[in-house]
Amino acid sequence: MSYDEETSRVQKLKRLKEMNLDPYFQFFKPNSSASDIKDRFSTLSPGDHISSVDIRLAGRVVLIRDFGGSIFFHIQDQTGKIQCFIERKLSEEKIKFFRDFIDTGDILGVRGDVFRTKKGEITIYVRDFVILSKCLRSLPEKWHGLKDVELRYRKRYVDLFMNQEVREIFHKKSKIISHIRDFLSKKGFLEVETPILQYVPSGAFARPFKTYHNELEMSLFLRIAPELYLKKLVVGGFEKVFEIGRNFRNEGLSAYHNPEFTMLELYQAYSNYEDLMMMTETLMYELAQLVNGEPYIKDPETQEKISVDIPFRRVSICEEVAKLLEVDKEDLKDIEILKRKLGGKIDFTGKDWGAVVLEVFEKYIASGLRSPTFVVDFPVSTSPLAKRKSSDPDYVERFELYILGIEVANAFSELNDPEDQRKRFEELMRKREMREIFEDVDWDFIAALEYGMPPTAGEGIGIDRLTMILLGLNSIKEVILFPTLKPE
RNA sequence: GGGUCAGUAGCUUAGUUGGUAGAGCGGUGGACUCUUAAUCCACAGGUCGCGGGUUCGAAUCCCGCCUGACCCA
Repeated sequence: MSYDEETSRVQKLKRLKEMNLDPYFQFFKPNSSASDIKDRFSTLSPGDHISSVDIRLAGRVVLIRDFGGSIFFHIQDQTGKIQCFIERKLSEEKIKFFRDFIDTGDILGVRGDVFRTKKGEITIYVRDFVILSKCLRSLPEKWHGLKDVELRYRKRYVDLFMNQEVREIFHKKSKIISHIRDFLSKKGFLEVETPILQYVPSGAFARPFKTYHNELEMSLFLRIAPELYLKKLVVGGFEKVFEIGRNFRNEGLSAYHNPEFTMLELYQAYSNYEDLMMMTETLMYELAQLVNGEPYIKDPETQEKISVDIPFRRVSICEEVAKLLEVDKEDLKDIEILKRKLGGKIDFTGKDWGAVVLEVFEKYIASGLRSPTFVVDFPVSTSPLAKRKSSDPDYVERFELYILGIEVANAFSELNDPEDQRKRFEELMRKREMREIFEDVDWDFIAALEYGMPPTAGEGIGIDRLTMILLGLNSIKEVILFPTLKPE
């Protein structure tokens, strides 16, 4: 900001205070909004003036056009912008006061009535106004707005009041979350909250954030997933539970990764992953309909429209990988064959065949799955909390949903055999890397399973990614109000 | 972690053989009573991301760093 503009605005504030009109001590109760007024007076003809109403509207001044004897200005509130008009004919004093003290960016309360201009715009005829907050900084350009991506994220509040389409993104994100809540409550799900501070991180493979509790003199971890706690609730008798909350993963940032992100996790007893696939399809279809008005989403890379019509395609991860490597599906279990086929393309250290198959899938196949696709049949070693397939115990009943090449959901029939679960935990703890990251596992979860968990299916859906995909945006930062950035 | 690109006034930006940094919006002062990115006149506003180097001279060339975007791992 130029020094001149700053001092000019600060001077105005100082003079207001001297006149006993300190904006920070003014109060004003609006009785209307920009969109209300436009709706209510939509039938006015150009030139018509309704003076029998007492409109009170408050918001930010976003544009001023000064004609000397009259001034047009625009006020923006939560519902949009509306034009206001003040003229000398009404009061020489008021128009002078406006000219002397009002800048774009100020928060104003206006009182008056309504007319439609000769050119046809519904306008508030301002009879009085009060300054409710002074804007001491100069605003971005009125035409181009705030475009600089970094500035938009760092000064999100400016981004929000300058860019309507950004406000819309967050309105839609809120609608998406509300719809999910509705959708699940109607099905009898109970919304719950489980610990974010956990003794041991669990429920996913990810590096955790570690913190410390002073009184208890112990380390705690910010959760990487709520999974085990939610399943303990199923043991407790809540047959359908879900949680929408923040997870924290201490890993790299990318267009699809923010260190903290919002996750929906749901668990449904007496169900399996097939049931969840059907439920997920329906939910996705409804959400696209809700935010886009049609069962389509837009691919931000190609601008192509992509249908979310039911049913979604299903592919088997092992069949896809076997096809890619030109081997028989059974050969995938032979790490020597994998090594021969993949020579050099993948680092095999510390990996079993399952981990390799998963990596091949993620590296070479996943990004090509643009239309909604359920990927099924994960190797058991990659899914330590999932139930084995009865037809082939080397695989589990699990799916991931890919849309636009991005993983949106991950679900499985939950492993409820405490003995198998214990073995898989022990297997994990044998891996040095796992011990280093997780330190231990939640053995109480085994105890819970020993009390008996009904057959249950569970799913996690990344709400930020989901929003990004539904709205055709190319970065998760666009759907997180304050994305993680390094300080300037 | 590696690579590519970007950072110039409050904002949006121009700036190539290296030669005093230019505009629009916004601001200040003035004119103007129906504008729609209002218009017209005048003026002010710059550590060219930061730090080094090369050079008579650097926004521009070189090195390092910071921040961001994209790609790769």
